[in-house]
Amino acid sequence: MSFHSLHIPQLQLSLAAVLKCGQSFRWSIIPLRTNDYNGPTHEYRLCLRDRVVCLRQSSDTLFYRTVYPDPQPTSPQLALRDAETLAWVDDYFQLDIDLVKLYDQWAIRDKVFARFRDRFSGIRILRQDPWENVVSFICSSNNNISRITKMVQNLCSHFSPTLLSLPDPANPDQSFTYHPFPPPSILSLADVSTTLRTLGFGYRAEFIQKTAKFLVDSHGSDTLLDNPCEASEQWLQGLRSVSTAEAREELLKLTGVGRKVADCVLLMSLDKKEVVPVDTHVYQIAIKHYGMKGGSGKTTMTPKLYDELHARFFSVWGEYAGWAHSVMFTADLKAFADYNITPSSSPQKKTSTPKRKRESELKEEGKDCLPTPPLTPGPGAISKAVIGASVLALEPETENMTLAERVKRRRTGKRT
DNA sequence: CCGTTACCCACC
DNA sequence: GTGGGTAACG
Repeated sequence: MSFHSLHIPQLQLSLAAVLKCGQSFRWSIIPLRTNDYNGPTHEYRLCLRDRVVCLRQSSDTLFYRTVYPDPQPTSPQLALRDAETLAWVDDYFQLDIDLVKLYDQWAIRDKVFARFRDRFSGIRILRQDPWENVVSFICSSNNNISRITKMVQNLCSHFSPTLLSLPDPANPDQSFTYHPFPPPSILSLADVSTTLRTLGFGYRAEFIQKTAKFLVDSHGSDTLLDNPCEASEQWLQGLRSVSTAEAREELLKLTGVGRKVADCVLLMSLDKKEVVPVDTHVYQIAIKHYGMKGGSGKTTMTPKLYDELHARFFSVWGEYAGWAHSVMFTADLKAFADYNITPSSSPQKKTSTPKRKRESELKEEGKDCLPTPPLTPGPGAISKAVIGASVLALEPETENMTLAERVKRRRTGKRT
């Protein structure tokens, strides 16, 4: 029932920043009542297929615990399942990537970036589930973070059974209900689009249902005994091991998935770390700071312009351009202080944030990034598992079993 | 290949 | 009217 702890500096991972900057829309962010100024101020929860993961963070420690649905695991099972959660945390937050080292590289190459590194540290790309990622970002078109969050929560609570309930840590009288993300077979059913319409999905309702049906029809919905993922979900995961161009081509076949949404998925769940999703907002950053010609008036995002912007950012940031982009993107996302994402059952705390109100953190100052520097060796030089190593070193003895498993998982993992 | 426009909804 | 976009048209 208690939390395990991992030694992870906030410079490597900032939960507060990462979990609400528009990558994942499903985390519950719950304020804690605390007097400890150095301790965690919030609890973050995510419902997985078979468990709920709860996280807290202090300046140098990540705390985690797992809650299981009712047939509680027996004591021997428990150690195993908790080890799975640790492996999941390691994978989801990509803790083998040394973010500080990446920041160093970007700051050397890009003076614009250098000005933000201190105020926006710990922002990294999550390694999300591809299916959830596709659906979430179909929802993102013409939309803002707070509404996307509500839509995704509604989707889960209406199409997925309750896995378990958990009390509010600050207010034990109240409790939250958790639902896993619904699989493709469920969302592929014909009447789903109608229901989604009622739930306020607008024209995205048909996109989601069609995409689910397309995936189920073309790649199946059966599950293997040792893998609860449906066949089409596994197929999506398989795109991790093909080229960026090939994976993108497949994603673009899905209704409601255009270039921008495809690139978000490539970056955030398919391991394509160099991909920079370009939206009108990123375009503005490019004009303001990276010497892109700003089409006077309204310029539409043509495929050609998209490619030019993508190339520009890649030339500035290199191999991990997509990761760097998320830092700059977050820096410019001022709607940052006042979101309160709560579980589906709780009343939405309505602290609407004027979305348009980007604090132009990114002030002018032209292009003081290096003039198209040659591609650096990049973070490839990063010593693998730097963070992971320290994590393991500080794990309690009882978790020693995990070491072998994690190492093995990393070796067999299909990250390119 | 490039440029328009409609589309759901929330916000200004 | 506008928009962290896409599909369908000319």
